[in-house]
Amino acid sequence: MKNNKEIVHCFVDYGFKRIGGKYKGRILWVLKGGVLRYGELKRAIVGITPKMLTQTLRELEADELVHRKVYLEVPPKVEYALTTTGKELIPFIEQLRSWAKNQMEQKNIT
Amino acid sequence: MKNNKEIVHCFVDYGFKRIGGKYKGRILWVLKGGVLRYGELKRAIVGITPKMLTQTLRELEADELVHRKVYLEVPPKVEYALTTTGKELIPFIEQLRSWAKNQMEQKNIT
DNA sequence: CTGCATCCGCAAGGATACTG
DNA sequence: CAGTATCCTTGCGGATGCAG
Repeated sequence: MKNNKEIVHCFVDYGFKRIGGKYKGRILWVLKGGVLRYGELKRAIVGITPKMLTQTLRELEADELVHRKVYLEVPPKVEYALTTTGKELIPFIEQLRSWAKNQMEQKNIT
Repeated sequence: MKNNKEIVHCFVDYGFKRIGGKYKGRILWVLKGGVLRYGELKRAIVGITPKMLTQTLRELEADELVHRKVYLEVPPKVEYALTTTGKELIPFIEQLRSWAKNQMEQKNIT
């Protein structure tokens, strides 16, 4: 358990801290499609390293945005899914995505 | 002009990059109330240093989310305001803020 | 398959002093 | 008032290897 020395200045600050970081948004976004296994997530989030994937998932889990379900099998199997709280964030991300889409098209970015 | 080596993996990625960073969200949020001068912003964003304020404002300006208006007077006067594009993000931040508010109240965070 | 351990570089951010 | 300039610290994130 690391020290939670986070200083939140306002609600907006708190909110951004939950979905900030390099991959949190993308992970939540792909999980919107339903339950995914670790390997599936890794393939979905292009460019992420196992370390960052695990680390980010743990943070999301600590914030209760995703749920982690472990199957005691061989080979191991772990599934990740959005929690109720996590699902509440999807509409926002969708909105941001739509905004970004427009911006990129206007600026002719591939 | 710094090198734009940003690699965007998807729309969500792009969107988060516009509003990521430590202060972008908070600055956009306080600017929602209307035009503000540099010093007013500095007082509104508790804890920010002049360096970070200027730097972040420049980035928001480059992304055309805020507009910078300079008055050639003595003493100097500079006003910052949301652009049309910037205003489009406000609903998103507003919802995120509301979500964060609920979360914090549930978890009894001061 | 699903991770954890370790080392490391770099860029984001902070502190302080100074300027037109 | 509205920034610059400079230096310094932190920790995010990358790379690689190992483990149950």
